[in-house]
Amino acid sequence: MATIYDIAKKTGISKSTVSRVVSGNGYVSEDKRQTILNAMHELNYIPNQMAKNLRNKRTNTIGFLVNDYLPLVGEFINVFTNIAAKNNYSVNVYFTKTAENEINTLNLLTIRALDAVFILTRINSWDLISSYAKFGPISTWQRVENPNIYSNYVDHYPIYLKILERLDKQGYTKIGHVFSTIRNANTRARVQAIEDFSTKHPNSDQTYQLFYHGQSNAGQDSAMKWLGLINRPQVMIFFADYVAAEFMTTLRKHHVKIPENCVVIGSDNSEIAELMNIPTVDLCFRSQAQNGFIYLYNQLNKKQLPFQKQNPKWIPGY
Amino acid sequence: MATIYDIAKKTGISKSTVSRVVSGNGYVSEDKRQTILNAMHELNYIPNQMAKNLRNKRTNTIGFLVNDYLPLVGEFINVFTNIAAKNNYSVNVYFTKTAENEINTLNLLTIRALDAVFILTRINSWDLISSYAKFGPISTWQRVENPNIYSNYVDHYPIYLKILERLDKQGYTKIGHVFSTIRNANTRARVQAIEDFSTKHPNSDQTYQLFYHGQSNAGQDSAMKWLGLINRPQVMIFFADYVAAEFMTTLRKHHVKIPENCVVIGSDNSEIAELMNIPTVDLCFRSQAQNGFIYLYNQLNKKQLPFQKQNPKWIPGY
DNA sequence: GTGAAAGCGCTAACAA
DNA sequence: TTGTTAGCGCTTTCAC
Repeated sequence: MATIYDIAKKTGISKSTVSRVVSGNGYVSEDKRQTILNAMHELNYIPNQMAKNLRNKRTNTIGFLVNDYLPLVGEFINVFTNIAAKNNYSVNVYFTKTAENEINTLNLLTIRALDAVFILTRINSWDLISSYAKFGPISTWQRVENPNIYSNYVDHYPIYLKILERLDKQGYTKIGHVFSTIRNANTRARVQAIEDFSTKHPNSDQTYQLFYHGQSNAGQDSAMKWLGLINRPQVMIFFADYVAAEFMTTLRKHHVKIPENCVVIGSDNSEIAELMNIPTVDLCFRSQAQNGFIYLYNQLNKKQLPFQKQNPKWIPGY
Repeated sequence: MATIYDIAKKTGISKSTVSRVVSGNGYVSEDKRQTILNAMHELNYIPNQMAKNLRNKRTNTIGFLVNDYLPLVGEFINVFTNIAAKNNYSVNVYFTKTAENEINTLNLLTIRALDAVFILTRINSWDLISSYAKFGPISTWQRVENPNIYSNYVDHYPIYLKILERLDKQGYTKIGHVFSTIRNANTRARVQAIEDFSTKHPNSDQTYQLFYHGQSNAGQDSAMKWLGLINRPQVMIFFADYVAAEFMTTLRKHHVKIPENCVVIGSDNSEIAELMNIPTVDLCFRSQAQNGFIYLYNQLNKKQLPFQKQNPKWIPGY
């Protein structure tokens, strides 16, 4: 493996000048540049990234933290790594199953193995996590109020209100809701939207509400519960497409017709909704992924990338 | 940021001894170890990974290459990064959309930014790719005959034959097949299985066969084709669960009952098959991901990890 | 415009 | 068991 030193020796030019042409910094006369370029070619020279990292004190690598796998995660990683690659960053993916694991991964910031970190889902408190921001920028798509963490969230309140208005116009009066944990700020926004809607529309029944922390089989569980009801909601709205998908499949197994007997609505506009033709709402996770990266990039570099606009919108299915 | 030098200065012990306790290599007397440990704690010392990398000529990072996103990719990354993390490796995910991009990513081996590479899907020829094996081990789950690339493939021939026998016993005589590209060795194995089955069972009709390269909407396309047939196959077998899922959803939109009017069978045993209750076959991608990592690990380290056993099996659905 | 030299933080061969 | 020493490959003052 040829080094900068080898090509300096071969050409009789100093290491520093060679470095200048390799890194593109500083002035080098045209003829020297050419001889160096030729030598680089001949010796098959490739700069050593580790040496650069040590010298430059940056790895051009961003950590992507998520604590568990869900179908949406893959799609998110796809968008995130793509914009990162375009801007010359690598992304390391970590599934941080435990709180301890999450901290170990955040520690990669302190040992300078990671320049920055994006958090899709987390276990530890935002307060604890934010204490790592002094070692490198941190961003997330979640709704967090913390001065040290950039949060590119989409407010679920207005969009949820719109869904309810829309269903009301279509004549649906009994709606069921399946939420993620109330610890989540957007769950609270949704609950607030329902409350406000209900005061305006006292005839509408929005009281059937389910909450799930561990999301492993929320869809199946809520389906079994729905089947057990005497007075079943006509519409069920879910906090995620894949939960809606599981719900739908379980009902179908029990010969319930979708959407005739129960309208199923997801959230995310993910691949599964498309694959199963589930009406859903685009909460812009794709641009959230991009903006999450853009913030980190802007913190790390002088050059500033512009943020993406986000317009949540309804996606009809069936 | 404290360095090894700072703690040497503080304790009056040499850098090398400090290094010994930090890295855990070599003998250090118990009392010195304690004073060093204390100083490390006081100064909040954290070893610099970049310096280690440069010194050790390894990054403990593995590249995960895939040229496009599919639902299975996320699940695969999940398994792969988990076993990697357990063994102290990070994984960088790259979506290499173009041939050029793929080569640029393989070049990360040459600049020592990556210790090894796993290839899920690829664009360039295996011959070209294998030329990078001299810079670091390469493994894949695909079926490749190349001395420089470890291939942890599962032979689709016997399992496909079994599916056909099973369907035959159940009385199905007209089967349709949707394949990936014939460039894929396992597609050829499947075709061979059909051929051999057909000679044994001349009454069975296996002639309806579709091939797709770009897999973007193979499911929808094959569904439209199926709907247009006069003499429709009773069973359709797909090369991937998500293609089966798309096929199924499209037929349902056209009021075809599944499985009454058409039995749909996937391959992979992925999340989507579970979510939609599609009968499928477990081709062990999870252990393939693990074995793919294990090979790379074993090449990179003296310590050898044992490979996982693989038993493809039928997963009933509906 | 160019080169000498120092050093990023760590490890390991060698000597003591 | 410990310390000295020589780098890993690159970048960047600083002096010429």
